[in-house]
Parts: sequence; structure tokens; C-alpha cells
Amino acid sequence: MAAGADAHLTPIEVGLTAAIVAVEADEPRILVAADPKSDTRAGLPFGPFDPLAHRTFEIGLRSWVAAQTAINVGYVEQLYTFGDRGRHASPDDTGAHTISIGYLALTRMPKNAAGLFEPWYRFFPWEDWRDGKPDILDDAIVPLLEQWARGGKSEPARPLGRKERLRHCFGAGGSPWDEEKVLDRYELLYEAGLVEEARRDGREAIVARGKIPPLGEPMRFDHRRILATAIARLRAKLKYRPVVFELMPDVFTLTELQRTVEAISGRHLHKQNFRRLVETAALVEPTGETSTATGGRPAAQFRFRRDVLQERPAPGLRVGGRA
Amino acid sequence: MAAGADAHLTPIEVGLTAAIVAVEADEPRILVAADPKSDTRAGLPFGPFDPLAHRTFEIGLRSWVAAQTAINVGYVEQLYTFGDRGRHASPDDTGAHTISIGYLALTRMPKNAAGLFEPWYRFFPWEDWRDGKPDILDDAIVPLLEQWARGGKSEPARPLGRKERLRHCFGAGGSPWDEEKVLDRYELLYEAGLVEEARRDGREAIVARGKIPPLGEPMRFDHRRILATAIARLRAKLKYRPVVFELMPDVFTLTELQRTVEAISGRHLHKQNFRRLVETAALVEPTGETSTATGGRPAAQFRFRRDVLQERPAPGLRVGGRA
DNA sequence: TCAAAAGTGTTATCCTTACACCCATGT
DNA sequence: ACATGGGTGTAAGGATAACACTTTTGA
Repeated sequence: MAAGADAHLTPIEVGLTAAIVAVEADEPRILVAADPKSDTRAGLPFGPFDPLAHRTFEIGLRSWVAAQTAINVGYVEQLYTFGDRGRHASPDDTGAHTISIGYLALTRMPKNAAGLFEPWYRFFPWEDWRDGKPDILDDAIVPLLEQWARGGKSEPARPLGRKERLRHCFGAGGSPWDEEKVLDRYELLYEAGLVEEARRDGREAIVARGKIPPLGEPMRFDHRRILATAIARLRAKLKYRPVVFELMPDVFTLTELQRTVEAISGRHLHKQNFRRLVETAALVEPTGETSTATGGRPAAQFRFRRDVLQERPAPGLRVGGRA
Repeated sequence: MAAGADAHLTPIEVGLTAAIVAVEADEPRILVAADPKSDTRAGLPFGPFDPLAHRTFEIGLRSWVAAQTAINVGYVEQLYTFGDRGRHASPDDTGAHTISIGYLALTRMPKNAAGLFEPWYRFFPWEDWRDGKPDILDDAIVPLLEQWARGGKSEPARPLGRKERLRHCFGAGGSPWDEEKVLDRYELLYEAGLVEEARRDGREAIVARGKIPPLGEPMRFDHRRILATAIARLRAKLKYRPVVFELMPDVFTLTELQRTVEAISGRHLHKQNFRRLVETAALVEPTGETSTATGGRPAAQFRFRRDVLQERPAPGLRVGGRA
């Protein structure tokens, strides 16, 4: 077993693609790039990785993000490396192979660049359950996926059948909705040919042609897939790391904090339980001020206690089940 | 904001590096590659990614692993993409920049290749707590890290100080040991210059020169870092996915299953609680046979119930605290 | 009959979930 | 006074952690 040590490695272009998230007016938003070549679809900002200029991926990422957008991102985390042939293709593809290392970055909404951020639920309307189950699920998605599941009985080397995957991902047939399965849901829709990116990739929708409504706005290349990964990771991370505070202003009320968590996780939360959670985790401290912004009783203002990072090993907002 | 769309991407060599895990005789082992160029250090197997030959990373990985080792890996999962300049360097480095996409793969111990697998605790002796706290921690690691922590008060842009990181990662000073923080611990040792790879990278140990004992066997390139990532991920995944069964023979006793989980997580588990967990999760079914191998009362044999994958959304072995 | 390992029953505790109610302010 | 949102106490249920004890075999 020679372990490939003498194999020469294929030269490939490596790009860093960033899902840069901010929350404004109770709406999670991502930075979309101005489109080159009059492509009407939105895309995520990306830049090349130059190992000569930057010692690590993260340094490189911060550098070109700052250069392109004047945004200094705070929290940065690698998501996944995407390299499927075909899924990076654009209509005018040159044939060169590109792999993209996806990154999640969090920032406070910058004053100057606010217009460049788009609400992320434009791209994933079925992920916003804050006002109950989105209509698009029962009206379009689940019926179309059920039709797809009836076709193609057993695929080789697939652990689960189509029906089971539909159940688990979309909570059909009694299974609960899991807000963290954002990527699984998108991938299922892709496989079923129900998102535009899949059709662009040559995958024909299994269901009746022509009458498929657009399921969320498409993005360039595989960027919607990367965004789905970012949302899923952020929703999961909220529960065991205090990352929300990267998205909050310095002082805030508990309701504002709850609204931000709800915006990200796409669910409604139980007020009292949320508050106790924040309190027992000792994540915040009162400033003493109150805010009389919203018209009811003035709310006490809080700030994030930075010292929790030194005290507790995994301080997050482990928000529970339904509410 | 031009979004880098017209930027040309730097060509870089991309390799897939695999941590291939099997468990044999209650010992977790990884496949180490025969060393090229008489490098005495062990290394992980790796191969190039050729986008022309393989549509996805995973297909490429399975292909060269099968070709090089005649092993058909079962479960495969991407870990992380590593690209730090310097950390891939070997003594006779050519200067070409390489990034490696790390993968975790699980397999049953193959008959023919058993000799190529090394117990992973050779590389991380401080991670094996099955017989209590390893001596190397109190004898060497913690004292050396405390010495390191006393130096260098505050580093810029570091959220936590050295002392706090030591506490969280190694459970010094009252914090509990978290068996999932394998990577954090290795990275801390690396930063402190206490593992050989760091010294090779030019980082001088902060502590007294010359008398630093070797902390685990070193590996080539950044392979020990990738292995640490793999162990951490596997230890975490055990708790919410039934991945252990990828490492078990078709039939097994509950004690064998427990020993395997203990081997991976490096902890001793409470027998009764483990059994109830397995039972209530309905992960296994009795075969009806018994095994009289170990000398006491014969043990009932079980097999993995593949249908749980279709029933429950996240069936794992959520093993609890100390025991 | 004894060692060695398999296998079981039960309780205390904590955390999660959900309920229903009171408080302070502006109009 | 009342609408609006802020803020709290407490009990039911379930999961977890830990206890000690019985059973079946081989030597």
C-alpha cells in the first residue's frame, strides 16, 4: 500500500465562499454579491484563496471580505468543502474545475452595506415557521415530493428510501419538524428536481413538467447549497455556543434577543422558558437602563457577559421543543 | 462590491486524506500508510482528487482507498479542509502548496490488512481514560501547560486566555473532562510547542528546552491534527447516530458493543445504563444464539436493527456523564 | 463451590415543558 | 380604563445517574 505518497496531485482552483449573516428588524439576512455578467440570480460573495498572501483560509477570507465590502466580520467558521462536478456550473461555464470552501461569518448589520443584505427566507421560504407552518409546504412542496417518492422504488447504496427521507426531512406523516435539517431538505428538493439549480444541472423534474412553481429564489452556482449549510450550522450552534451575541447590538432587551433567536431558528419560542434559560445560563447582565421603544411596559436592557466564555465550557441557548 | 467574480483563482494541489477507523480487540485503530522516503513517522493514507475521474470527493476517496488497500470503507464523512501554510510541511518540502480535505471512514477490520492498523491511542495517550486518568496528564502535560500558561499574558484577538483554555480543554482546576475536545487539546499542545510537529514547524517550546518528553507518537505533515479531528467527530457522532455498528461484526454481545463504545469514547460506561439505553432506543434485536466465549455466563447475541434508520430521526447512544 | 461475567429492578434527582397570572407604561 | 408588551412562580412529566442484587455458566 503505497499510500499515494508519490501520486502527483491535480491542480484545481480553490475559492472561499462566504455566507455572511446579519440580523436586522427581526429578519436574518445574508450578504449577496452584485451579479457579474448580468446574471439575474443572486450569489454569495467569494474570493480566491492565495496561499502566498495568507497563511490560513480564515485570514484570507477576512482579508478579501474586508477589501470587497468594508465589513469586518466577527465570528468565522468553516462549513464544508464543495466540489461536485456539475453543481458549480453556470450557463457560461468555462470547464475549469473549481472547489469552494464554504464559510459562515457573523456580523452586526453595517450602516453602509445594509442594502446588500437579503432576507435569507427569500431563498428558503419553507424554513420560516415563526407564524406557523408555511403554506408552501402543504400547497406545493409535500405534494410534489410525495409524487416524486412514488416513483423510483429502491435506489442502490441508499440507506433510506424516498418515502422515509421525505418523512424525516419534512416532518410528513407524524415525524416532527427539525429546524436543523435545512441542508437535508434542500438536497432532497434538488434530487427531486424541484429547485431551479437542479434543472440547470440537467436533472429533469420527475413530476409533471411545466407546472412546477419556483420553490424559493435560486442562486448562482451551488451557492444556495452553501447557504443551506450555513443556516443549518448556525441553527445548531445557537444551542451550545453564545454566537447570537455576534449578531446583537451591545445592549438589547430580552425580547429583542428572543426575536433574534427566533428569526434564526425559524421557530416561535416559549417566552418564559427562554428567559429562564438566558438567566440560568448567566449569559447576560442588566445595564440598569430601560427601553421604552415598543409601546408597552419599558423593557430592561442587558448586555452580553463576556466572562461566561471563561466560566462555562459550552454556554448556549438550548431552546427546547415546540412552543 | 464586485464579489471577486472576475478574480482568477490560484491553482493549488488538492489531496484527500483519510482517517480510516476499525476496532479490534477493544482497541480503536487507524490505517497508517507505509512511509515513503524512509520517514520514520507514521502518516495517514492520502490520494489526489481528480475531478475528471470522479464526480465527487467521496467517490474519489472510495476509489483510491479501494485501489490502494483493498478495503471497502462503509461510512464516510468529510471532516474539515486543512490548508495552513507550514503545517503541511515535511523536512524535504518542495514548496508546493497543498490543501488536504480530511475524511473520516469506518470499516470492519479486514483480515488481510490488519497489520496496517495502529491503535490510535499511540498518538493520543492522554485520550484513553478507560482505566482512569492517564498518568501522562498529571506527570507531564498539565505541568508543562501550566508553565506555558504563565508566560504570554494576553494575546491579541484571542477570546480566551491561556489559563482558561487549559482549564476547558484539559479539565484542570475543577472543569470536567470532555472527551469530545480531542482537537482542542491537540491544538493547545501544538501552540505550546509540546508536540513534535510544532517544533518541526519552527515553533519553539516555551518551556525548558531539551527535557520535554514526547507526548504521543508524532505523524507526518498535519496528519495527527486530522486524526484528532476524526476522533473528536466520531466521539460526538456516536451520541446521535448509530455509527458504532459500522465497526461491529454482524452479531455481537451487549458487552462487546459497550466495549467498542468505550474504546472510541475513551471512557468507562455504566453497564446498566448503557444496556437500558440500547434497549429503549431499540437499536438491536436478539438473534436467539448465545456466546460462551469469555468464560462466565454465556451472553446473548444481538444484531443491529437496520429498520431504526427508517423509524427514529436521530438514533444514537447518548451515553451520559461519569461512570 | 467459587470465580467470572451476564443480566435485572428501583429510586433520587434534575431538567424540560407548560400552565396561568401579575406589572408597568402610553394613549 | 384599557391595550400592549414586560416579567414571574410553580407544578407535571420525563430523562438521567446511581444504587445493589440475582443468574448462569466453566473450572
